[in-house]
Amino acid sequence: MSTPGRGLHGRVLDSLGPAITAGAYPPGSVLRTDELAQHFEVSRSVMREAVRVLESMHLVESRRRVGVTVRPESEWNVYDPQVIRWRLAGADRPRQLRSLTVLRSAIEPVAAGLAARHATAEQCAELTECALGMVAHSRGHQLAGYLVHDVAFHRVILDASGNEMFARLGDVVAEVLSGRTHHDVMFEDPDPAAVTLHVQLAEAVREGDPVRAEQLTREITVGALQELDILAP
Amino acid sequence: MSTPGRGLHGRVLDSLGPAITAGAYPPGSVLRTDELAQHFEVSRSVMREAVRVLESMHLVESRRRVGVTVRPESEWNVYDPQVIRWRLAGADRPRQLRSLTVLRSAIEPVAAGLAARHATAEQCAELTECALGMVAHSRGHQLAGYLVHDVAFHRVILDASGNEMFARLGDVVAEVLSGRTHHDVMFEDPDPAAVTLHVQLAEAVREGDPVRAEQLTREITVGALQELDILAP
DNA sequence: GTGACAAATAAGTCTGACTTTTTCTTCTCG
DNA sequence: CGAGAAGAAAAAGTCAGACTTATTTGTCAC
Repeated sequence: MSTPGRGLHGRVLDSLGPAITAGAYPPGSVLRTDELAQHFEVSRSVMREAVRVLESMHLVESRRRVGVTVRPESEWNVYDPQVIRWRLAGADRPRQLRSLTVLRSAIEPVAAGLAARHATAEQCAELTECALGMVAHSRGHQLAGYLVHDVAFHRVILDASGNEMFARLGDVVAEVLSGRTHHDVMFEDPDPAAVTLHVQLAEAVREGDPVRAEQLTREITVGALQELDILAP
Repeated sequence: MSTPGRGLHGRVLDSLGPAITAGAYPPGSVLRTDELAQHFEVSRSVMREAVRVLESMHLVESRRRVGVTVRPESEWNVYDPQVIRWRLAGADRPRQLRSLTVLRSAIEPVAAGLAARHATAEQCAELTECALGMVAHSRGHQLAGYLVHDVAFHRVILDASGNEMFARLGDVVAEVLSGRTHHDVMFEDPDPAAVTLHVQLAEAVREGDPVRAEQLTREITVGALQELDILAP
């Protein structure tokens, strides 16, 4: 799914990135490039490349005579897929999953509305196929197969919205859905109501009914929020 | 606002990044690190660091024996603030502004609803102050002053939502709002109706009325969409 | 205390040599 | 003539060392 350890600098990142995002170095901590290079047993050039990447993610800031200082969490590029992965792999994974699910609940209904307007015939067909796949795997502990179709379904919706910002959230949604299946909630078969909603959503998009598509997606995302106990009292 | 040219590699990025995002090198184009280094008159080490950053943004991919190949637009990290700036500075700025405004229209209503639940007293005060500032600068060609308060207003809403993914979109919103003021639409005083909506929204948040806050924000964002002729027929 | 000057420090830069991976070419053998 | 193996070539990757530069800190005179 991701791209682990492309080259030496990549391996350094795979180690240092998660450490920083996990809070191993509190904000304001100062690292020295040379020490890091020694610690990871790589040359300074490799270490510098890694630091540059962390810097471009706003995880650290490199200043002369000072060193490489860790930035506060509030400045991180939390939309960077790599940062998202690192954080999801860390200790406060549940908090990440909540943030991202709230994000989904804002984006997906609007995306579905747009999809109902702009989806091509081919995309409608894919959508129906995914929904059927979900139905087919909705009973009898076929969670893996269900997940595949669920992820594909939401990807198609986001793509069909015609908005590239929405489309690029496909990976995030995939991460959230698969995270939910593998680690957290969902030990048994998926909620039949959710399955039905997906089938109906495919219908609404196919029929070009934006209002219904948006409403159905809201119901789907409300379900996702409830699973994580994110709820209005 | 941004961080221009931090070091030599930064200056290379400021030149190469916009070129790539502007489509100067079509997807699949192959660049050579050495040639780039020569062209920009920097050492290979500096050039390599720049390439690493572009790689982390998924703008290019570096492979042995092949070179640095430009990735298709669909793979770029379009949420990276730097990439957003580069693209907004380019030729298809209008298209970017539309994408981002649609994104706003999805995010901000939900954020406002959450803000109505979670805003602190201090945030409520800030919000009211911003709204008053908008009113004060709403007539007599005081667009600059209006913009400052408008941006601050939306930042507070996003922050007060308590969701970090929303909060981190503050810069994007600022970019969109200031772009609209400086370059595109808005040559005269802002729409009085929009000003009123902001005042009412501050009220709704202060009174802890999520439904009204969300609805008012939808009306605000509908206005923003209409300005850019993004409309459902 | 304030301002200027000097020293220390760590990032930044450059260069050159070497390694490794991947691709292309070519040669051989069935 | 085609397939597969051996070899060559190309470009990124890695490393080590010397040097530069900006920034901070400390010191000294005023």
